[in-house]
Amino acid sequence: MGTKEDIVGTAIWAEELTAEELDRARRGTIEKTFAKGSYICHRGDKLDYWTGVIDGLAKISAVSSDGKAMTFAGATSGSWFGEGSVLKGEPRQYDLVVLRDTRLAMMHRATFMWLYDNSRGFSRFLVRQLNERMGQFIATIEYDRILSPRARVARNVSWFFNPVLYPTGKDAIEISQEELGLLAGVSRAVANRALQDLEEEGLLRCEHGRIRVLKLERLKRYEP
DNA sequence: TCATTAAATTGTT
DNA sequence: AACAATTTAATGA
Repeated sequence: MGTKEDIVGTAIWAEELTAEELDRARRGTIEKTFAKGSYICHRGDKLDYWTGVIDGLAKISAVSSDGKAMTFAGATSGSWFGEGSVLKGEPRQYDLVVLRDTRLAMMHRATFMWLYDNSRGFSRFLVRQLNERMGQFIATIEYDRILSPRARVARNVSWFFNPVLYPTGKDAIEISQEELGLLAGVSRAVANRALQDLEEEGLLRCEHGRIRVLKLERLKRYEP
């Protein structure tokens, strides 16, 4: 690690912080790498870090009482999550799994709380992010009732284009069909077929290792 | 810069 | 899960 990249300084929430706050954030944030398929934490663990994806792909999921696996969200480079559990200081309610080799930035809870208490810019960001997540989750409540694999794939794709949660501003996401299948809870073959159907409908375009979105609104509301 | 090779991704069964 | 086809990335002439 020769040149240290400024992980914290380039984070979305860093824009609104003062120099002093930024410095504090840097000192309280570590970097960690997770191998493909490994767990960042299990449901019930106490993970005292606020977590951001530097590079890679993670999924936030849980297993319902009847044993059905549910994915709540995917997290790509630049997205931060876990503020709910950290704020409350309570155990995680979800499993966190990385779908490919992933580098994470992890901010200590003490640092997170300090910023929350002392930085106007930081708490403003938190409110915005929590609000956005709330909206997304409400739209997701009916997710497990959606039977059509195509709809599951469509909505999983659309989630990556929330401008607040994923501020990349791009109209394409770099993700393989296999990884998307893991997110949507379908096999790669099914994901492949679903994507072809969605492309046929003109909602997106499949490229190599990436998916370009054409009709985001329709993907968000796709029904079986 | 171009050609060759390896690795990853996709499409199909 | 296995297979072939295709694209990308990496390598070196």
